Amino acid sequence: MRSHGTDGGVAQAVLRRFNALRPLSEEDAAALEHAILEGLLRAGPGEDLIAEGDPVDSVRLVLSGWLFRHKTLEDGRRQIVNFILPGETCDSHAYLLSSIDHSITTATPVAYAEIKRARFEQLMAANSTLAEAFMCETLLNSAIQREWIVNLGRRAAFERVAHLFCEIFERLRPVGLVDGNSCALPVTQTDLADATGLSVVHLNRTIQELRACGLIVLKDRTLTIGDLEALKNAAMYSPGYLRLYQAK
Amino acid sequence: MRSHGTDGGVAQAVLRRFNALRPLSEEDAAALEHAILEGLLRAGPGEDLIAEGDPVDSVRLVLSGWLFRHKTLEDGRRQIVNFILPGETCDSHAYLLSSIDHSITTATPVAYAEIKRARFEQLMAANSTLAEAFMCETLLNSAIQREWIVNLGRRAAFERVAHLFCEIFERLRPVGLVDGNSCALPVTQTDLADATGLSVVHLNRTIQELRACGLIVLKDRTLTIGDLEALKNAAMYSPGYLRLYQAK
DNA sequence: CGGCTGATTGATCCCGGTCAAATGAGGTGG
DNA sequence: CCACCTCATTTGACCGGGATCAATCAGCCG
Repeated sequence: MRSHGTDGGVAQAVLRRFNALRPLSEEDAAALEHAILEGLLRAGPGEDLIAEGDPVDSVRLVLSGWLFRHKTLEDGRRQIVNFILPGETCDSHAYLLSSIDHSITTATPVAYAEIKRARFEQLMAANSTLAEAFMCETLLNSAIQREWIVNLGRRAAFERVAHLFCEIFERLRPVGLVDGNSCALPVTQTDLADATGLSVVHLNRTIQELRACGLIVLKDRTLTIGDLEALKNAAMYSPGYLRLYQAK
Repeated sequence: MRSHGTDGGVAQAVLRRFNALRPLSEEDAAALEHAILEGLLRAGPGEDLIAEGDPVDSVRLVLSGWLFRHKTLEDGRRQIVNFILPGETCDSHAYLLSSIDHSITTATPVAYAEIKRARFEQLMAANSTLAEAFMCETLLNSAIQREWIVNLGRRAAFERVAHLFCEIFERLRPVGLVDGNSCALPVTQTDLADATGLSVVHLNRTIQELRACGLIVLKDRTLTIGDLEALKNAAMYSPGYLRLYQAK
């Protein structure tokens, strides 16, 4: 098992992320990793892990790959409500509700760990640091959603797309998935449009505008941000909402 | 103390709401009410209970009155990110993060109870039903935020405002604040505009359109919905997201 | 009565949607 | 290896929903 090395093995992204939320002791990390290794699973791209209205009876941790939460109106209009990136959690605690209000679909091949409700509750009861970390995960997700509301409600297309890119970059950084000034962006422009509330056509034009301004390079599913500060300025990005755990 | 009657006294709205989230035993309700009565406070309209970046060290329960969560961009554009209605909670668990990512401001005079972190944690540890109910409160808030993302990203102005009114109505109902087909709507059109991502001018015109269609009456801070089903149809309202607790 | 805040109306403009088609880039089977 | 299909990206033309700017009107309060 590679996990005995220093890199955290398959659970690396999750461990890094949780460590950022709450410093984990050796035992905390071991307990988490153990639970993860019990429930390893994989999914191909474009698979629904769960759909609106389904009951929830487990918690899933994403080890690698991208997913997104989305809701669709009767007439087919779709809104992506968040991306789920490596190290992040699908619906911690969500089993407390009778069913889920949105669907979760993979954008890429995904490796994840499924922890059944009973096992999860046992883990939380036995390890309060992990319990707090999962709670922070939920709260941070909520903070991100609030920022998306601001993004959709009050930012123009150019700022909006710029903001999304800043956020993704900053969310990938702590799990070690930023390489210099580049990161993966393994989703289609249709997905980006549905995440930013724009039409595909206008999203495409906005991206070209960002390119023309020299703010980004987007090619082969890789996003390169030459000057992150400049992009953040263009986006009216205020960093607070993702750094909620850092000062504590 | 009126709370010994059947109406729940000042804590009535909170008790009703929590009972809807998780059926509370006599002891659960008594414990909650006791904690509430220890920390009764009041605020006038237009007061900030907490501002973006502030540390959080308590949980607040709204006994009466309306508040809203909001974020403001550098250049003054403001987005209301959610309303907080009687019976609801400001930031349960939020003390786990180092600071808050948004501001909370009263729209009306508000009566609320402040429970300090230590007291709150003690209450949670001693009463698992209440702990679950608070967790549900957080999850439900998150579900509402997701629906707002859909609202802002994919619904046109008319649907968007209609949807907000449906949601408010359905959120006020379980706490007993709906009277026939009317409820209070004690916020300005500027606030509604900032909640729906519209300009005040266009929000005003949209409301007039809703009036012209006979879908709503809005007068003297009172919203009357003649035909809720019709309004929901106009809004493409899908009820799932607020009913997450009912089937369980 | 004057000042203030909130609701309403009018006129004009433009951001971003829609429709339609072209171009590219894999992927697959013959 | 090429014809063909599919899916993603890109471009062009046009239109309309909603923003913006600027008044006006209506309560309310001191």
